[in-house]
Amino acid sequence: MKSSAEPLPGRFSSKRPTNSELTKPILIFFGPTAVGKTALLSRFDSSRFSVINADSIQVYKSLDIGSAKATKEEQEAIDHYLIDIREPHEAFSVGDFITEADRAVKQIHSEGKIPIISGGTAFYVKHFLYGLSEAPSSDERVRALIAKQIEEHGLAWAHSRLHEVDPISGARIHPNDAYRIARALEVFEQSGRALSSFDLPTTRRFPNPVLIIALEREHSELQSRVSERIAQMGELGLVEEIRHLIQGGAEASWASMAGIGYREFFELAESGEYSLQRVLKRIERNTRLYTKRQLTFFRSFTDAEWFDATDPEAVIGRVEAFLQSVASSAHQ
RNA sequence: GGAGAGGUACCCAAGCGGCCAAAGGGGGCAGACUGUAAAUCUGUUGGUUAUACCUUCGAAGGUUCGAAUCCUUCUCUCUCCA
Repeated sequence: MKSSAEPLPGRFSSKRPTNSELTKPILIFFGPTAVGKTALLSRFDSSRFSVINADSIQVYKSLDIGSAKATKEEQEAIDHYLIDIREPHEAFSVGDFITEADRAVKQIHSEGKIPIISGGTAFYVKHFLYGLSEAPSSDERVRALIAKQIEEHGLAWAHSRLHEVDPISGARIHPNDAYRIARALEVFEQSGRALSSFDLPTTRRFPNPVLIIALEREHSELQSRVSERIAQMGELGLVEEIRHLIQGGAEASWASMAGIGYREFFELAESGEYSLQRVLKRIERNTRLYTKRQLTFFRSFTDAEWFDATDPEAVIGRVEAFLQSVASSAHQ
């Protein structure tokens, strides 16, 4: 667990940008599940580019099939960072992502290559770009305490308490949103300050030129690709994978086990309705709903450029043009 | 062939004379997103010239001031017995 005293990750933007930072571009590829990111990445030359995974589940070891991780071969074709960097029982947060991604970006740039941050976790991408507020990071102990209080007194009580200590968050956070109510109370508990008193940064944390490519695909086509992918998971041995994880002590409460493709096993086992067919069906549904949320979140990224995933040439062309302009403006 | 249960909006399902364009859930669509985000949460969901009107609860007819709700016939589905 990180303590709140630790310096904030990636706060190196207050200095004036150096010329070298301005010539070190960062690419971001965002796309919903199954849009075709992996296929697109295979078109990029490993001598010039490396990939940084921006997917909250693929950071975990042993979660390969359910998270639709790039295969061994795909990972060998081009360097991948931030894959398999945590054990399944460990926590991983946006803050961790920023720290790790910063390190990877630095490493890739030092090799004279260009980092491609690629993934579907919009929350990570957003905070990689803009950074986090200075609110304290989560503390397991405090979180458990708040959870216990909510269990005892009810959610309505928690929300009205939030209203007292932080009226702005109280108004902003819906009374049913247990997750956010808990976090806001947790911040108050730890810092004595309202969550809403911590400003969210609105400018980029770094001066490097960034190209944000958002990938989409015709709706029905994306849906059928999702179906296909889930069916494949069954064939590839998703059941074996989850069995190993459970034998290794995996519990539903682990962050990694909240991932689609894993949580469904726990849910259905608990309700006594388990069958592989049911699990796969539910995974498929949850994935579909997830792609919807991903797209919605990413639509709020006003500086993203949208491309159809069926046209990799267009993306490649745009990337080359972007790199060209970075290189030429550096010479001025 | 006999007995019974039932057909409700995209799906499941409640309603069983007026407060019903019809609960609830799912899905669809739209949205939010301040350190677990593949998480969590919200709105909306018959049509329109929209505080009103039109069409809708298997079909047709009937009773009633008034029907998804009662009656008759038809039709389809399911279960059990032959």
